[in-house]
Amino acid sequence: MAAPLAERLQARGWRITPQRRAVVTTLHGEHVHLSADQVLAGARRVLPEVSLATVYNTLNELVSMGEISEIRLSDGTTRYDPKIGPDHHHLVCEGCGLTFDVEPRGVEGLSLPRAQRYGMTVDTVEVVFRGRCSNCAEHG
Amino acid sequence: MAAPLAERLQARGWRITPQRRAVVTTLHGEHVHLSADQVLAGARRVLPEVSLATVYNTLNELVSMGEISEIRLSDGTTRYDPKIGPDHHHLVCEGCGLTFDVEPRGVEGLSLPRAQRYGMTVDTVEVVFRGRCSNCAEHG
DNA sequence: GTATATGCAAAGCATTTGCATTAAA
DNA sequence: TTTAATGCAAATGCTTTGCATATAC
Repeated sequence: MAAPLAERLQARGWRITPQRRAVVTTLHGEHVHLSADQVLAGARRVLPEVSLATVYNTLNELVSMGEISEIRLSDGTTRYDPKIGPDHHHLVCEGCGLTFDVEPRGVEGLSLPRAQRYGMTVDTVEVVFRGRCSNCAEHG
Repeated sequence: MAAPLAERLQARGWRITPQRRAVVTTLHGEHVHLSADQVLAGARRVLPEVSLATVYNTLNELVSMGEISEIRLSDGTTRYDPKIGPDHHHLVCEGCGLTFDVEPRGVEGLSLPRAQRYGMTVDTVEVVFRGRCSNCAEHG
């Protein structure tokens, strides 16, 4: 965690550019769940000429390198979530998509018996709590 | 569960049409997770002139009536899942989207402490296991 | 110098919508 | 008869891609 992400990826053969650095900087921090547009906006604060295509390319690369994860909301859009700290799960507002990282009680107790694996390998478990934030609960 | 879905919904004021009946028939059964296109195909087996727009309209209505649920796959597409039997969760193949209903061990033990609710109401918990089916594990 | 990333604009897809037509009640 | 559902085709919105240019190494 000491070395910045960009540099760690450079060591893996990633060519580091101002655009990529801007994207990575924007994603920095915990409890950050940004849409591609929000990443674009953040990156442009640092580097006004970044393009949306580059943002998408970079996000997809980070995902396939396993450095960030995607969350698909029920409205069909995607949020990008840096993998920082311990494994975490999500609490999502059905109204506006606001998303929090959570560490629910009892996740350790979750398992999928072999009889229910249908011959599949199981790589990840994801728990999503859905509800409404205080703002959406009042209006709408 | 005795009365067919279409008739139950009729009692709720739903106007029942051949198209809606075709959609509902297609969705019938357990462990069914169909894409909108697959629902269209199934519905057309019974009623060749159903349109995709009507299929989407109907699926959305069923979702807001709480009769089926949506699963968003990581490729951005949606599967529709009739709510039959006990609450269930999902096992999804990251390769091809194949989806199974599962009842994991330990779900009852899951909870989200108030300190982690950020003032939100919590309505549902969803557990998704992700991995690869035997077919996708071999090829690709 | 060479391979790779960028940016633009165009293409792709899944999904939604407007509106005239048709049909359920 | 009235109100709601259908179907088409056009529109939408997110995301991806092709290709010429620019740039990290």
